[in-house]
Amino acid sequence: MNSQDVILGMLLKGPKSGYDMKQKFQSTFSFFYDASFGTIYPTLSKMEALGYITKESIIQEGKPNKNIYSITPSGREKFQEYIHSPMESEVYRSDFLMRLFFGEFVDKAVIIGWFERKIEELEASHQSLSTGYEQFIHHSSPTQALCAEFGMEQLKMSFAFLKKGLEKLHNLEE
Amino acid sequence: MNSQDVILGMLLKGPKSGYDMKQKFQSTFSFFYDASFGTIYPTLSKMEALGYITKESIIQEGKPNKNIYSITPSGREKFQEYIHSPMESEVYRSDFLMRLFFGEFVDKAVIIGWFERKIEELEASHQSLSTGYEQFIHHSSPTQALCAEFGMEQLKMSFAFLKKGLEKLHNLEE
DNA sequence: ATGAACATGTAAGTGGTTACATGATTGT
DNA sequence: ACAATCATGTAACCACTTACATGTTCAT
Repeated sequence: MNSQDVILGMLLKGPKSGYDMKQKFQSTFSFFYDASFGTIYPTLSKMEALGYITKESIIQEGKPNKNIYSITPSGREKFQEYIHSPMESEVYRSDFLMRLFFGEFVDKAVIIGWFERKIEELEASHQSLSTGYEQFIHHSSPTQALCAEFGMEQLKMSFAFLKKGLEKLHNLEE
Repeated sequence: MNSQDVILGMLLKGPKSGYDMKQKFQSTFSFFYDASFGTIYPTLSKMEALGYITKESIIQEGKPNKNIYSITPSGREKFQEYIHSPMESEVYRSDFLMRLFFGEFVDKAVIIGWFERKIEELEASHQSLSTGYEQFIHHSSPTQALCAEFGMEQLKMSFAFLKKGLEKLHNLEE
């Protein structure tokens, strides 16, 4: 799975611009994928050259032309190739857990600070996710709903862990 | 956080070879970090050149010399610099969730196959993790125990989700 | 006047992966 | 006979990030 595959998948539901895609990456896909403009635009050019997508430029005043991309039959084929290829394993890289692992080499107060900031972070993403969550669940495909449910459960689990962990830390050597 | 920082952290507990480190990466760190030999060995050479670590070659017969690395005061400083720098956000990239998101474009049987394989995968990693889990919890620092507990809870949550999701899929349009 | 949203793109750099090369020893 | 474990290292490649460049409109 790379950005090409994801872009192909997005375009199955209709034409989109690079800017539109970035927004999808930051909202819907945010908790299991991400891509920057520095990836999106060059990938789009490459995919057009390969014939997986076609570009339609929409002239705009005051803004750069908007490039709307559509998937071609060859692109659909490419997507089916991806989706039926062997599944890749998950990648999870956590600076928080790494620091926690090395926690014995820093002051307790520093660790508590990490927990507090993580809790704030999760509270913020919970806020932005729960807004529109119910609607999303009901207006999306069954598998997309499943995806969202996983995200929610992950969030809840992490939250519970952090709260419990913070308490344990406070209770240490008192 | 990059491989350098993690290697520095590992060496705080005592000297290690590149091969030793790879094993740590695959066991202890596996669920929140990983690095291949192609990363480890060049990184080690670079770190030696920078003065963060020192090498001691142990001559062996029939095998290549074993290079045991130790951390220097400059390396300890570098580690403290990392551990007190702003925390990086988590990276989670899931091919499984991405495919699930695009589930409407494949046969239901294919999706069920993905779930079944994921369940098998998690069962295998649960087996290998739970062996020695209790000992690890009791023989490690409080923060390392917390790390392991997080891994376990994540595993349990994922497992429950997959089981429930598989049932939901079977019950679809019957 | 300041920043966010809209909109695309490039260049330099980073941080990795995969595959290959070497080769003895031990277990099945 | 075959695979796994021990043990290190390199070369080619890849995907991606960050920072920069450009420029308007709208809201505060």
